[in-house]
Amino acid sequence: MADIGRHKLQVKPLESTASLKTAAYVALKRAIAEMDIYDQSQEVRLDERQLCDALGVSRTPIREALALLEQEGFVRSQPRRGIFIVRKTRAEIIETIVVWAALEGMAARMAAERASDEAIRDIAATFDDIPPESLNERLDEYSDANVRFHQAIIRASGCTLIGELVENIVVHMRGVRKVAMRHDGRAEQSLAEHREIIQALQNRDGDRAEKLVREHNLGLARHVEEHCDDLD
Amino acid sequence: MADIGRHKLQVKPLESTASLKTAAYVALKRAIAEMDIYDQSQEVRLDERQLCDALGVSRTPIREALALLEQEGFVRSQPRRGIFIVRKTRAEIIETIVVWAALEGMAARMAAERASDEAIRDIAATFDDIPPESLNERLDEYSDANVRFHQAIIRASGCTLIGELVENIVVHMRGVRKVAMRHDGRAEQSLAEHREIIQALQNRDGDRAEKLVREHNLGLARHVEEHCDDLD
DNA sequence: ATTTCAAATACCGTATACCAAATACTTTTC
DNA sequence: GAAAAGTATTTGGTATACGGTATTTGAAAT
Repeated sequence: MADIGRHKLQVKPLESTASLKTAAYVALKRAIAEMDIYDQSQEVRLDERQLCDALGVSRTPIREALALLEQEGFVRSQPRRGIFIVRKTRAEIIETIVVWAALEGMAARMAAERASDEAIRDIAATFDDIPPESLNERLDEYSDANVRFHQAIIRASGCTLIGELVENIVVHMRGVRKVAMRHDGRAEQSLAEHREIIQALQNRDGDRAEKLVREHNLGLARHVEEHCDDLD
Repeated sequence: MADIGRHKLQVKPLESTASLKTAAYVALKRAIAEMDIYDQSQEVRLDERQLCDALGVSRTPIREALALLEQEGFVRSQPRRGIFIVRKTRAEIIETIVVWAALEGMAARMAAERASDEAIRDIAATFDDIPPESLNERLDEYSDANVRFHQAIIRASGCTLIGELVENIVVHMRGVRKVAMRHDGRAEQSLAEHREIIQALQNRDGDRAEKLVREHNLGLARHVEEHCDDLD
């Protein structure tokens, strides 16, 4: 049946249309992640019916997607007021970073104790392309390497659950990090700390790797606490 | 209008009718939490319409509640098969405990470093009612104290986000802990470890408190890994 | 008796209609 | 003219209807 005469059956790529719900979910999440919320002056309000028109679907899948996003903390629905993109308060941001530090610290410990030498090498290689002297001219590039570095540690830990949890946190913190990295000297200090972390991982020193990663992230929390009075 | 003649306006208790969605959500979550999933031999299937009849609402709020529960990992929806209560595999349980250890360890560190003496006293007082000699006769009572102890640490940390995250984990782990605690000697060892944790908190030794709490929870993970081959 | 195919049924995803509540605007009265 | 009340519009919550697909069951043929 799959082969009649010379004609091969061309299997269509299937389009992988998971469902309108998930399609709406990823579309909205992308939109929220890409918009720098903390640059906006006032709260962003989402209109259900407007989104329906924009995405060409009915309210049901939109509402399901919004419910998911609300539980993940990206939007907040006020009964008869509307649905708003949440801007975390400074206190909430700090708590989020604390959780992040705890999870990534644990991941670093596990990576030091259990990851393959190969995985450790991958982590160390993340910054090979970035010469330290041209750091401040290539902040975007460094920022990407930064993200890859942290992802590599979590991957090396072998704990996929930590990966899932941190993924959402990173999306939340995107805007915050971007602001923080521009402040003076943070990029250099960040790079130096990364070097230490790599050292600890190569030495298979779980205690030290955990401590360094934790302090590295808590440093961001402290930075936000001191320098970001404008938030909220 | 609120006071006509002798008649005072009787303000109704308001019924706290949040919404059918959330009502269905808490009802289902309660039901899931109370049923010991790991004792059941086969998977538990949920029927949407049946739930509609049982709760007396339409499919919409039920579906919204189920969507939330699915994202929290309590149920899993298979396209045309039905909705099943998830039984985590052993690997998933261990990953969950690892995350738990990371979060609660961080909470212990923060409690040691920043909590009031009052809060520390509250933590220490959790086990005052439990005489160590009658431990095994009063396992249920001890189990409750156990939960309060861990909650108290997190409360003392002042990080509400950790509290929210751990809350869900605890619900997931309810059944697992119940099984583990019955194994020989775990209750005694657990109590001894709690004493050490209290010591560290009173000494304001964040490093040690974190380490002890982490190891305490990872001990449960190791226990599950070794002794619970029956789970999946 | 077993296997295969078709029809029917069950169920999920989606759309839509309806309702209640809240806000905004207009009208009326003082 | 201002304030209050009522009405209208907006919007989210809930119910329900519809369509498509998968699963199951029954019948027929080998």
